[in-house]
Amino acid sequence: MPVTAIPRAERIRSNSADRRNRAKEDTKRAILEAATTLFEQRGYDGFSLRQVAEGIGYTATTIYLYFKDKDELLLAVCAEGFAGFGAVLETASKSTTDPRLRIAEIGRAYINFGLSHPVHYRVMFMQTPDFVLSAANQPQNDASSYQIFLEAVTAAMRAGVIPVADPLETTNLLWAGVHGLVSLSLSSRGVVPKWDEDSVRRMFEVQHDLLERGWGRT
Amino acid sequence: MPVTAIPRAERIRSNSADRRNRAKEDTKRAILEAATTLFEQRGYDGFSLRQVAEGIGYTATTIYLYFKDKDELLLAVCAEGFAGFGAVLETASKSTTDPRLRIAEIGRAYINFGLSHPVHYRVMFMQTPDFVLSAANQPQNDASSYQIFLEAVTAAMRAGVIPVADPLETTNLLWAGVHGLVSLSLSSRGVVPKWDEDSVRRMFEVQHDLLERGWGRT
DNA sequence: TTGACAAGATTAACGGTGTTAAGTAATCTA
DNA sequence: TAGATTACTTAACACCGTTAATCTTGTCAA
Repeated sequence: MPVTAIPRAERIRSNSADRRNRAKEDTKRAILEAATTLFEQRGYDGFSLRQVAEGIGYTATTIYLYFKDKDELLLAVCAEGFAGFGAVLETASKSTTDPRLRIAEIGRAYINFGLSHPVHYRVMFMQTPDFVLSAANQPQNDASSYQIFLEAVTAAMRAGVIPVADPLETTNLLWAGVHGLVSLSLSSRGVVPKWDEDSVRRMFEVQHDLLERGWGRT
Repeated sequence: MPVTAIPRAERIRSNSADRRNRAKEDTKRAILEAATTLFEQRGYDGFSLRQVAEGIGYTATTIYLYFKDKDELLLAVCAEGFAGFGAVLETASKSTTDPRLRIAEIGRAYINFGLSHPVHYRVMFMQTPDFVLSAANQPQNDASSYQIFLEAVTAAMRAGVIPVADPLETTNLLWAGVHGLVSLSLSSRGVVPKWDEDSVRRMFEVQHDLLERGWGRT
């Protein structure tokens, strides 16, 4: 009885199991990509399971083998877009060690992301409450981006460049500032004047400058 | 031939025409009220023509005799809510002659309206771009509330209490400030800390104070 | 090699949506 | 009283998300 006797059968079985798992992940991947494409093109409303499925030659019901329901699929799509969001904010946060400058950089990064990913941004922060909630409850998603904001604020407080106050409320205030600009721009662009990208960026600089002046100059 | 000869037939016809017109406006009114009720209770998503119709003993298709489509009905519902919005802002605007104080009062009124009419606010400023657009194109609706904002800003500039700049951009900036607070509160209340009503009001005061300090003290 | 089994995908169906077209019944006009 | 107009309904279409039952196919043990 050779030493390879036992592994033989096991290896075969394990290989085939692997192959099947890989195949399964592949189609899941395919669904996710088709969903992302459709979502980015047609937006939240024109996004249907039947169309996602048709885009990759499946039936709508097949999706239920890989995702619990429509929301979970949409959430997976957003999670991808959100990974990018967190990364962008973190990069901005690490781009400088100056606490004051860091806040400005995070704000600029936030604005940039929102303006260049309007569809994702809409669903994340504007559509239904459930999505912010679900996203926040998933690790490494929005929670982390809020965390980046929060850490920058507390660091700035420690450094004495912004007044000491409730860090959560100060973070929310900053968040509201950039979110107001981005979301109104997405809603009003083209129908209310001065909501184009350039204006928004300009307004952010003004807003940030006002805040810094309000906090007190060096 | 009495002098009333001619009016006789005309009066009957005119009366019956009047009655019909009145009846027609009544049912339109009824539809609108049923729609408003349903909309406020079930929100944007749980709002269907069939349910609106059933609520007043009609068929869904009847609604099409009074409104072009679902959007137009929803817009009419919002227009009602918006009349209140404009009125509230105008009252706030007229509550003082001090340009500086006026801006603060308008901001507070804005926050109050948003927090106490979450469903309307959502559709107006957060849901689909088309609604802000359509609403803005209707007279006496949102256009006027933006106008109130704008006039307060220009007045403040003339009075020298805020720096002279592009009035539209300055208005947008103020708008973004309050909208950021309101919309994030509506989206995040209960899932992210410090977004309850009291916190929002407190944050607005801080925000406004920061802006005033940034603009420069008297 | 064959037969059982399990997994992936499909078809059929349910109840819901907005919307259009055709039909009905009552009311007004002549 | 005959005809037109008006208010409304019924029937239908094309979607939607979702579930249950069915088919197909590849894998595994005997």
